[in-house]
Amino acid sequence: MKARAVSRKSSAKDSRVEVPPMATIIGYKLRRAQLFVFQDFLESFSKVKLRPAEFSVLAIIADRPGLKQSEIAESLGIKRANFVALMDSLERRGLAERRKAETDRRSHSVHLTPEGEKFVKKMTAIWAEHENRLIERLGGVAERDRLIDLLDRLLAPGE
Amino acid sequence: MKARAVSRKSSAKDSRVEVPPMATIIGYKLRRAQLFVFQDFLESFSKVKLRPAEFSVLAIIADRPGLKQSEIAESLGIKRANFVALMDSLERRGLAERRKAETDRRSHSVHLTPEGEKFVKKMTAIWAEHENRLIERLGGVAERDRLIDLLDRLLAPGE
DNA sequence: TATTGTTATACTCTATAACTATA
DNA sequence: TATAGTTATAGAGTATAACAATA
Repeated sequence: MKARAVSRKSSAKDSRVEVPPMATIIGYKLRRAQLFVFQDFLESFSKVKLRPAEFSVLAIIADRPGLKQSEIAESLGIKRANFVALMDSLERRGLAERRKAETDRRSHSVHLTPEGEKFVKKMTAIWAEHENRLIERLGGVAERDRLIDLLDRLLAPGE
Repeated sequence: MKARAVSRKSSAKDSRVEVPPMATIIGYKLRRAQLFVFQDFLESFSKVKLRPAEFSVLAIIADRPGLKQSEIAESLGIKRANFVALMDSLERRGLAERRKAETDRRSHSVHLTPEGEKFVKKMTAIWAEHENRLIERLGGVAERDRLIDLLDRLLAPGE
């Protein structure tokens, strides 16, 4: 693709320096949208005191119990050093637990506690309300799918 | 709209707790995409040592010279207290300057220096390369426009 | 020798309260 | 009394280096 995707037409109105309008800058709009969505998430989950990172960890554990700490951290793009405090917090709240892996006793496999399973059900219900609110703003599930598809194009080839 | 946008069909494969797949969660995908884009931005601008927030401030000043500090901060979603260090840095580098406003001497109107104008031209060229790289990933300008439109729907009604 | 989890640490971003100078 | 800019500070989030236990 050789065509100039970003044009620099002059408005010919004054002597100002030509700059891209913030409203059309991908990174800027992405950041603003992400902050908005996280804000809605935080308000939705304030009653159960759950942050986005904690939500994602619980969701992974629920879906694939037994994964090692470092596997969960890497799949979420979290440094394993920073994962420790996150995991400590979930364990202190009695939602998840570390178990020494039998095959490789250096590593910890991570599981939900029974209380954690109950919590995940409640959490999933709260999330559904939050997500449906976003889907409504987008104009429906089809638009949500289009958005996810476009974001995946940015992220591809690697997750 | 009353239809359930987020379904909870069971996979009927095992006894795991039902959770949303991370790959389809709007907030999660938004965050990953934003981090990726900022990463590309930081690499593109590493040679001129410019961060996304600094870029956005310079772009605003270039487009609308004379705005007050607090007006710029608010339009970018930055707290005015946090804007001070940002502005200090641009001023120390000789790219922008504060001028005591004549009408209201509490406020500072912000302008580019001559060197700042030269810098903005260079910065805009680097940005265009970066942005074109993203547009190519998305599949063209039309896809970029669709993405911006969807992100605006999330952000609407307020910016 | 390499890897997993861990600690310690530093740097950026963000949020709040309180000060100053002007209005 | 209220507002613009400022300072100080505290909390997240994130990045790196180094250590102990285990492989």
